[in-house]
Amino acid sequence: MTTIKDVAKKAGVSVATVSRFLNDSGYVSTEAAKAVTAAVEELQYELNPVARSLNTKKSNLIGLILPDITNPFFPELARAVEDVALTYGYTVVLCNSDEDPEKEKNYIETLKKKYIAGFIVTSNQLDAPHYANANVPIVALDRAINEKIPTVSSNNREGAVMGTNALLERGCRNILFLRGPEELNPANDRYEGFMEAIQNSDVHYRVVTSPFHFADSQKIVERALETDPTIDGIFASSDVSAAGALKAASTIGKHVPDDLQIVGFDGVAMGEMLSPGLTTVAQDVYKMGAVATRVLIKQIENKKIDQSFYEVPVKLVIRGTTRSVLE
Amino acid sequence: MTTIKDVAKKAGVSVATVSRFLNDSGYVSTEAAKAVTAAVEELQYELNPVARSLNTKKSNLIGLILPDITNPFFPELARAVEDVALTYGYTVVLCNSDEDPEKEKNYIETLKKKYIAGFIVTSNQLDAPHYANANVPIVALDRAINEKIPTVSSNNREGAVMGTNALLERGCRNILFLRGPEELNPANDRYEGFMEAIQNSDVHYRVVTSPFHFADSQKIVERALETDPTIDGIFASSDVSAAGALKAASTIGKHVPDDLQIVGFDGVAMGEMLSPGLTTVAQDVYKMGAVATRVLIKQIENKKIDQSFYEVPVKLVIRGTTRSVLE
DNA sequence: ATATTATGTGTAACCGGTTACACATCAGGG
DNA sequence: CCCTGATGTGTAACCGGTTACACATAATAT
Repeated sequence: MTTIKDVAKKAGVSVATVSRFLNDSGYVSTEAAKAVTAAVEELQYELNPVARSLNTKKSNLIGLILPDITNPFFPELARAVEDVALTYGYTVVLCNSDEDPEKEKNYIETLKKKYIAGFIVTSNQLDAPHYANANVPIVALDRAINEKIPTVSSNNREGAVMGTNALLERGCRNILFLRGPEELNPANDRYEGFMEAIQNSDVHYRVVTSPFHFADSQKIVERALETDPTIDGIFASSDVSAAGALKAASTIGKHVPDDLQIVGFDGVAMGEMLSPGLTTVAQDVYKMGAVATRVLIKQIENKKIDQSFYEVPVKLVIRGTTRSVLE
Repeated sequence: MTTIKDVAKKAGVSVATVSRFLNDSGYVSTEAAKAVTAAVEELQYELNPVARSLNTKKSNLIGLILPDITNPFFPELARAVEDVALTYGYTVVLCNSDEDPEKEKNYIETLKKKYIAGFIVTSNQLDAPHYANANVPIVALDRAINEKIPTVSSNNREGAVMGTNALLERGCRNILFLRGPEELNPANDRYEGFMEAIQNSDVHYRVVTSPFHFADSQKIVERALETDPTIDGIFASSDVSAAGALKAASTIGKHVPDDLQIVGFDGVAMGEMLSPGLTTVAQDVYKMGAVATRVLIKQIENKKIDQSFYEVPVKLVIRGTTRSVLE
């Protein structure tokens, strides 16, 4: 392996000059620059990032902390983070936290020892001391941490308004809202959006809490549908729940979208594969990941961040679980 | 930050002794050990992995190279890799290659500079020189690389036999096999398994190549179903294709499973959410990832590897796209 | 009793970079 | 012409560990 010393020798200068040239720090004469360039080329020299890290106390690692990559929401996010990171020369470390504060803490400590450049975090524990005192750039995804930590999320409230209106415009008179877990900020924002839209109408509605879990949602919806057969619209605050609702409709024998219309939230790929295709409020998950990564890198590189809250717009995707709009 | 020197001073020994004690290399007296333990405890000393890496030329990073984490097959794999890696004290770097040899090469080179401990790779380019000459432990996933590189994969052939027999036992007389891309080993193994099983029967069949892509598969199946309305069974060599087939059936107006039975391959979570639920040959993806990681770590730690080819069994999961078995 | 070997420890070189500091040269200002 | 600041470069310390080597002592072998 060729080292900076080899380069210095070949170029006839000192290692300091080589280092200065490579890092564009301090003065280097045109002559010296040329000699170093030639030597680097000839020796195929590549800087050793570990040695550099050791004294700069910096690295180009980015930690991506999320509950579970297996959850259909996260792969696309991870993909975006990795793509953007790559363009900027950063490498992504994957951390599945299972929402466990201890695990999160561990990842943070372990990676800080490696001089990690920063973290992108999806967590509910964002006010935990290991974040507040992490002393390393952090960007929160999807769920706000605290004021000091920039956050990227979808416009959940507005999305929920759009989703609700979609059902309203299509003639639903009795809407079931499947709200997500109360400890999740996005779920709460969606709930607010739903309430805002529904209360501006004269339509009957009911709210039931349901985890973002297929089989559980299915059961909950089956029960609701049996209890109240007049339900003609379901707004689920996640696609997985919506898929559960769709399945429930099919087992109960309700025809979608004729007897019952369903709107989901998330826009995961699976929605398209269902029959009928799932109408949903799609988040631009890729964009969220990309924005978060750019914001993080800005922070890392000490550039000013213009805002501390980034909202990515959502989009209503109409597919087969809803009918055409009433005139 | 407390360093090994601080510990040495506090314990009244030299840094060499501290290092020896911490690494369990060389002789250390009970007395010295005690003193060091106490000092470590008191100073909350934690070894700096970067400094260590610099002279051992080793790290505890594992690179996970896969085509695209967004592909529903991979998140669970990644999860398994990360879980096992964590238990052994390794950290996982995520690399999306898009099957691009240049990107793969880049990841390998970039990470080798960081003294990465090893790679887990899913790729078709496994015979490329950057793998053969990587000079770093590698385990191939799902697709064989070359003889020197241990491989973990599902028993694709046998799975295909199981899937085909499932259709046969349920009375199909005209089966459409959606075979995957010819450049994929697993797809070829599944094809072989299908051929083996179908040729032992007197059932009519047809083979059509279809990418592992939802919309494309849907179109291909729609066309096939229109061309030959007597098709009463489809075996798709991926769940995504099977989902496309199911959708095609629904647009064409074929009732599943009464008019048409469908079996997929993979066992991704989405299969359960479809209506009817997808009967499929499920791979134990988590297990594949876990095995691969353990094999890799064995290699890294210079332990003997007993085999160079690990096959993880598959399982037939019967759901709603198939009928009950004929007596 | 002496030769070996095992046990135990410290010094200092080394991993491959970065950077503080000292020093030299040169141009422009007063 | 001298002073000052900008330009340019090298030496050596440093980042925080590991480890070869030298050396000392205790235990065992001969």
